[in-house]
Amino acid sequence: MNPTIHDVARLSKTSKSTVSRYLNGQPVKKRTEETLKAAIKELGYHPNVNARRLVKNSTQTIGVVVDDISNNFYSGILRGIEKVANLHNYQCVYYNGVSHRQGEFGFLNLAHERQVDGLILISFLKRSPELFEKIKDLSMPVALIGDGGEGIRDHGLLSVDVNNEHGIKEIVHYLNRIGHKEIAFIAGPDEFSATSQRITGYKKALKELGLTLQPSWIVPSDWSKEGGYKAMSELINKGGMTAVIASNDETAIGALLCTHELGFRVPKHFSIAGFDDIEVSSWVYPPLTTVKQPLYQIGIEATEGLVKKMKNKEAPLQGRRLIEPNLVVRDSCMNLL
Amino acid sequence: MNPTIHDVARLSKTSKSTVSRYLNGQPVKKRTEETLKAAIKELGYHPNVNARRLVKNSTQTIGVVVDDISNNFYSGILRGIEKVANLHNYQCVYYNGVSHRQGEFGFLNLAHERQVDGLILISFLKRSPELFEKIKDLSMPVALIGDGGEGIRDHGLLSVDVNNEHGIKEIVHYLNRIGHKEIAFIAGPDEFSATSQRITGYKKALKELGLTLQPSWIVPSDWSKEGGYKAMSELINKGGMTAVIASNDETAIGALLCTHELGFRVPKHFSIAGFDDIEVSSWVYPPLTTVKQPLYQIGIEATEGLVKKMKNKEAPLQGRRLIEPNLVVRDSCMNLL
DNA sequence: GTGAAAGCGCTAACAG
DNA sequence: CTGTTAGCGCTTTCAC
Repeated sequence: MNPTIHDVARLSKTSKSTVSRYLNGQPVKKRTEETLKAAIKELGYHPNVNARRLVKNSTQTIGVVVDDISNNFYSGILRGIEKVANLHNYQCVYYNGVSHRQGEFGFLNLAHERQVDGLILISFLKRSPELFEKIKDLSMPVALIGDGGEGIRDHGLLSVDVNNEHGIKEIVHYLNRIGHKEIAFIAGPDEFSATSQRITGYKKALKELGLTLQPSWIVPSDWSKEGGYKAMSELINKGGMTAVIASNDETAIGALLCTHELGFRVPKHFSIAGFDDIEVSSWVYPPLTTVKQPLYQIGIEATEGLVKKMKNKEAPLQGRRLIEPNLVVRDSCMNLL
Repeated sequence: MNPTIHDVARLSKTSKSTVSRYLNGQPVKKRTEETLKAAIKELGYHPNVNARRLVKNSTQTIGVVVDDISNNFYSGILRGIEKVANLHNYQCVYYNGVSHRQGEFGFLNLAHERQVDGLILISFLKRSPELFEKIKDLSMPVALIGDGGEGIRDHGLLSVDVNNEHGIKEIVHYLNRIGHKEIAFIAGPDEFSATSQRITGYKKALKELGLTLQPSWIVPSDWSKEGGYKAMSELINKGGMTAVIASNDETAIGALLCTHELGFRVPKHFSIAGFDDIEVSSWVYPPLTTVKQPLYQIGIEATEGLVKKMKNKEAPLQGRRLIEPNLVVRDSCMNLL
């Protein structure tokens, strides 16, 4: 059996409360402290966190729920989350959304069973109204990363995402600045909330620049390399554009491949840009011009908001924060001027 | 305040013990069961897991410690772990080894504080003797994935890894089968236990095939794309080989790039093979011939061993399991025959 | 089958 | 500053 606080008290000839106080950083007499320290060391004592959690009714833990924990894309977000969590002495437990037997809403048990004090839900898929219903019953702070549930009427949650619309606008403007006027767009799948936001950005930017919108130049795709390949070959068939923006890097890389295989060169015959700035984007040939997701910053902001809420039940701090992404210029777009 | 088991008992006019028994699947009268079910629903009751953990002195949780949770490479391993864990009704909590303030051994607190019932440590870096000392004091089952602590005398732990030696041997034999006799090798960094194992595989395979070992054809590198680039340019300077095996895919991709930039073609002028089979290996041109890490299987086996130990304190089940990787033939090696 | 009672290891008043 | 006491919410004997 493991030593308990009681054993420490006995060995050091004090009481449980004194030990507890010492453990929690409250003042004890210098002399007591030394005895305590010695006893703890001798016994190899470690507090039982389950007992503490029970009595304090708090866990100092943040539950981080992701669809797929090993999805490399989340990497930066998780780093941001851990950074802030650790700073405030919170522990993170990661919960693999999909893989659980309890189904889509299995993560709710983390909250119901009081394993965590707050929740960060990461998903770029459009969230269902049911989800918001369930969260409402939770009586526990929740922060959303990715889709914030637009279209669902005010849910009073903190939500953080990249400014998709603005990100695409930046590329369009950049392309225009280097002389492009015929710009096509490969869109993403409908299940992601970013898809419509990025399309909107594309359309608005064209309008801002006085370029005409060619509806057939917006081709839907699925954010996969294969999808990008297919979309690009369609676009090349249609012809007429000097640049194409893929709404994510993986698609852009597929488009790159297609272009090369059809005997064209990038950026000579077509300029291609992406969105996300995933690692391989700098590996491909030519290195991809893209928009860098502010992943780390997203993690930071969501967690700061959450922590504030957990510490201070008053602070509302709800609302949507959009973080600005940055244009990363590499070699896949040609200067036409 | 959240409803407790006591509230359920009162509402259903039974006792705490009966509620507890029902919750734990022990037999109760049909009639009681219905009342209970109704009361639980009405109150929105959920058991407090912290109380349960305290009294049972067990958490039904596996702690999974990784250097970097967002390292894509671990993806398959984690899937394997979750699969088996869920199957046996264990929950997983992931612990980000490095990022924690408590330092290298911070994960020990997971065990000491009884947050978990068992631990899976994932790391391909050579483990330190101190680590094994600390683990020994843990009185809790531990499984190792990756480095098993060779050279450290018997530690009685279960450890699972890929058969690195055999994996490289397979490539060498394959290359030889398609006519290669002059095969160079780009080695990995010393900190990884796989490095020496893969070098050994290379040397042994050459010997088995009666090929002469050219020491200058083993060039050290660092498992990065840039490192692979550099190593390949050295090798090309030396000249004479028809094939080069990079000891991981990232290095191989760097080598590919270098070869192309120097005006050579793969596999025409040089055949190049890798190890790991990371996602991008099939994206590059030409698609890379490599050895596929049996990641999922590694996760499965480690977790099965751990679960067995957690359920049955007797079962020793220690020892080292090496899982065989599979050769993946794509287009980066030329048939010389 | 069910209820009463004890106790898991800890914290938090409350006196002193 | 320190000890006493009373729980936190649950499981688990032990009677009945």
